[in-house]
Amino acid sequence: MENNKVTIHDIAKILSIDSSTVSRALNNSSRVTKKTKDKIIAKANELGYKRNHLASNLRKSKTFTLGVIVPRISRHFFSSAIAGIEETAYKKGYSVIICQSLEQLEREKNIVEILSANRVDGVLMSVSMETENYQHLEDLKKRGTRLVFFDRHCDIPDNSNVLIDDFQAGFDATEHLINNGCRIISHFSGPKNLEIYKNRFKGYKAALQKHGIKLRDELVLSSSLMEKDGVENIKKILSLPYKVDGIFSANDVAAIGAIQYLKERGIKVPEDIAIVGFSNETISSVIEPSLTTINQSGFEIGKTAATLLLSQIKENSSDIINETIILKSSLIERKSSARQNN
Amino acid sequence: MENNKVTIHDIAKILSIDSSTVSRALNNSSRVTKKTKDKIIAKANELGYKRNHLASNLRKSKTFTLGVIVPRISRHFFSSAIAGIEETAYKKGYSVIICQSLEQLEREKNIVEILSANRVDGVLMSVSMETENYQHLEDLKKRGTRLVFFDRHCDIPDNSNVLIDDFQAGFDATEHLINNGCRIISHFSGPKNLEIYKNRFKGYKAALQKHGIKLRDELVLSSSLMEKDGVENIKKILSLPYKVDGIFSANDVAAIGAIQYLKERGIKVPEDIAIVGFSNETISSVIEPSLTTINQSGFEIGKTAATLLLSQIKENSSDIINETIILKSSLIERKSSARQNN
DNA sequence: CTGTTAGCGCTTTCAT
DNA sequence: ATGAAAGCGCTAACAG
Repeated sequence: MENNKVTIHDIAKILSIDSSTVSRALNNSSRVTKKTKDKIIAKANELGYKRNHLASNLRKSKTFTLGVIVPRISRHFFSSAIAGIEETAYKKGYSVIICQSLEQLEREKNIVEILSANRVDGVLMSVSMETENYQHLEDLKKRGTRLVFFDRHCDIPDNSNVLIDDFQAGFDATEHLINNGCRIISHFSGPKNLEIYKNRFKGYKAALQKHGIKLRDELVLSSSLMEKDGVENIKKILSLPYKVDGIFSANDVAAIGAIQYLKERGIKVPEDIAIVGFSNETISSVIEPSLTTINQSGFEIGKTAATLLLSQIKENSSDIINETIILKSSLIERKSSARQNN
Repeated sequence: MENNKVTIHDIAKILSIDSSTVSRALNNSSRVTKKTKDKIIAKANELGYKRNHLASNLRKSKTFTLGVIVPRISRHFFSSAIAGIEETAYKKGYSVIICQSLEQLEREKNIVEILSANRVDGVLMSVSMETENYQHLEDLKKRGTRLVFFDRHCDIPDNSNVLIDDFQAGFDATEHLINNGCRIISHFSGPKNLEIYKNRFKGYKAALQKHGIKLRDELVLSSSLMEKDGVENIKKILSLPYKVDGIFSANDVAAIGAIQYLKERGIKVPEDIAIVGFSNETISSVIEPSLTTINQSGFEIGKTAATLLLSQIKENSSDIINETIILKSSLIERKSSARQNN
């Protein structure tokens, strides 16, 4: 019906008043009589008026939109994080533009440009696996866009971050295995240049050291976050001349690949080999109810990151704000998670 | 450094030319000398000029943005669909704004308004569980916004849809169970007013009928798509005075809940009770490698839906286009999926 | 090929 | 409390 073309000028003309008054009324300004305000609102509804945010945003140079960059939307951790971000943003009247870098630096750079050109009020991101140079992110900040990293951050100063305590998580996971009798413990890591994997590895090392277990380099296997990497890793582990009795997987995808491979061969987790891996609410208990996992709630991280970003946007002080929030991840021990034999 | 404030006028002033020429050059118009074009582009880069899409969009009344509305981002099917949408949109130079209705009609209505106010060029959506009245969607279309439903659609004429063949999927799943010796087959359905669940149920009924099996009402259990519903359902099934030997679950969440419950009690799938459920690439094989599933690729649906929407946007003919694409879902039979005993 | 002019629809001083 | 006027930054006729 109404072809979306109704403007404040149309309303103004019909009512023989000025468009600025209409604008004020529609923004519920106190400087308009209740009477005219009612009249204007009634007419606006009648005509099916819808404010054009584009025009409004241009004028105010504010978009009430946040950009979100993740490596891959369909990975459960990130989709949970996005859900948390969306809910938080929605409550505050913000929309979110979602982009995925697909782990490619070039795409990430391009996305940053697009978001910047769209004048988003802030950006939340988890860097791609390839990101080692941060120039595009520095530029974004210089242009005045607020930037908050979550989960995968950059090791550069003056950033705002929402992270989990990766060192502690790695330490706890490894120590859990040790406490359950494991002595030869492998570590499935992630892309080497990502801070989170560096820190989880450090936690692993520290736990081994604390318990006087020597680190064996051949037990530390990296991955590019594909299930097939997990399969390759577990194959390597099984082919060793000695028996590995525990695995700490720093990423869920590799753990899934490995567990599948083991299941297919009738090798039992955790009886034959114990695995503690990063995981999340939904999947962890489903993959293997007996599995002990390090839980990181994507939703919680997303929510926290969005809250932090929105608070920084609100403050609107032009000086660089940097604040890092570290969330504790918790080791969820499931029944019969202790190894039975050995 | 550059405070994001550089406009085409700044460039024009410095170069002593008109801003319209700058605009043309930056849009790579053929009506500008290569020489001046180069000069302009060089200066633009030097100053760190970034086009303001807001202004450009306002002028062109086109945003190169798609709105996406899903019930819940973190559900794997939807996050895969979003990934497919994002990739397709990105390739064509479109951005996507993601919103979740959280299965609430009120939220859905509000989101439609927001997207409309942001002048998105088109909307892709899967309706919420509560959506029985479609006025807000009719309005959106009337205002000239292209609308494509994917997966969860509305049973109203003149819509564009990308769906899976729900009837066939329900039929195949049920027949698979029958062919594997099941005679007493339960059906876990979803919210009753959603078309997809109606159609899957029809498929179930048809398969039973074809094989001369009587439909028992008490074996048909609906759900609100929560894992706990799956648990409740399986409890009911187990408490029946006779033995149910197969379950066709029309939604993955209920199936997951049920499988977890069974696993905890040492009841084996599919040996003790066979389950065929909707699922997706990643999860299906992980939950239970022996499980046969009906696979619906969210990514594929998202991609197809986005392609359809973008083609409709491009055509730009003002008359209502409606086209329905039905994707086949495939029954993935995994090893040892046939029931062993009974 | 380039400049002039006129907005897109809204908000916001500044008057009155 | 309302109106007049200017302009956010860009694009698109229309001239020349």
